Amino acid sequence: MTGQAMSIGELARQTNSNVETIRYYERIGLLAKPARTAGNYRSYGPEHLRRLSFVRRSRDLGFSLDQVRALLDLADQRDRSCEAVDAIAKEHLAEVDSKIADLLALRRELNSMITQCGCGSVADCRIIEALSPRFSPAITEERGIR
Amino acid sequence: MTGQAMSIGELARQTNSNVETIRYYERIGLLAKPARTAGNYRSYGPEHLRRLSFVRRSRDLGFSLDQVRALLDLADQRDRSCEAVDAIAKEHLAEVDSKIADLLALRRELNSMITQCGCGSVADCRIIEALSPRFSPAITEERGIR
DNA sequence: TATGGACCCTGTAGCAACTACAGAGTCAAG
DNA sequence: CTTGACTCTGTAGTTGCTACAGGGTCCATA
Repeated sequence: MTGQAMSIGELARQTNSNVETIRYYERIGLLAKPARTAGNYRSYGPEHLRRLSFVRRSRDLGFSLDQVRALLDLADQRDRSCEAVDAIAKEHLAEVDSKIADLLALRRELNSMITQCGCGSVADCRIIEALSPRFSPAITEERGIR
Repeated sequence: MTGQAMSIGELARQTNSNVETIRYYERIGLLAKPARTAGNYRSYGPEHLRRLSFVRRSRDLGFSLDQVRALLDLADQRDRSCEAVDAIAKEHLAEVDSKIADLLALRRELNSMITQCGCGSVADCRIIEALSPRFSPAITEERGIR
């Protein structure tokens, strides 16, 4: 059951993460060090499960580990205003929005490259051409500094 | 046909890259080792400029270094069919499309979290709630939150 | 009791694609 | 001759893991 102590493998299964990742989170101080058994195995309780699930969910939503750290801290201060939480989420949303915009612009360029490719020889390939720098002949010849 | 020789700094300026990156590309075999001056400075010609520009443009379009390497190889085989080029570009387009889809889904989730936040106390914060795991109430209650 | 296999431990190195030094040498202007 | 901008090599850091190597532990079965 969930109330019992768990091994790291069990915790990994429950949170859909992998064992190395959990140890990594512990090493960087994102998860508290758990108790150890007589055989030096890590022993996790429900609080660890809760915390790791929070981390996983946040990661799935694309928050960086630093943002997750901040969110975890804030989640513990139950009586504070959640403005700071809101700020982190909004910051992240802005990042996501800008990535989407970048990717859409990229997609347009890629797509136009691809649709122009008649798939003849490389010499006439519109994709290679689109990637190649276009120096005017004059410049190529005469340019150069120093 | 050879313009003037350039220093690494000059090449960096012309290609809008930075000096360390150029040395890095050389180290991993993406750019050919240039000639050296008497003082052991790297000395680049127009062909390097052309090649590095191609790399930068490809990178700007989101191709991985491995993809860039493949594109460079293909670009050199002028008489081959450009099917392979097309394949790389299409593969990349598919990656971009799937990233866009992921980010849009993410955006929806983030946005719905944020719009629900009334910015009261952390205890009532919908964002924290949305990030928190939903185990059966018994557990949450029994353990409480610190 | 021995043994096999699944699990766990620590520590280190690797991935992408750079970036950031440290500590040294080079070069041209004033 | 000095100053300051530039360059050199080599190494280590970044993010967020993942993958060993070389051991130890646990437990069911023969």
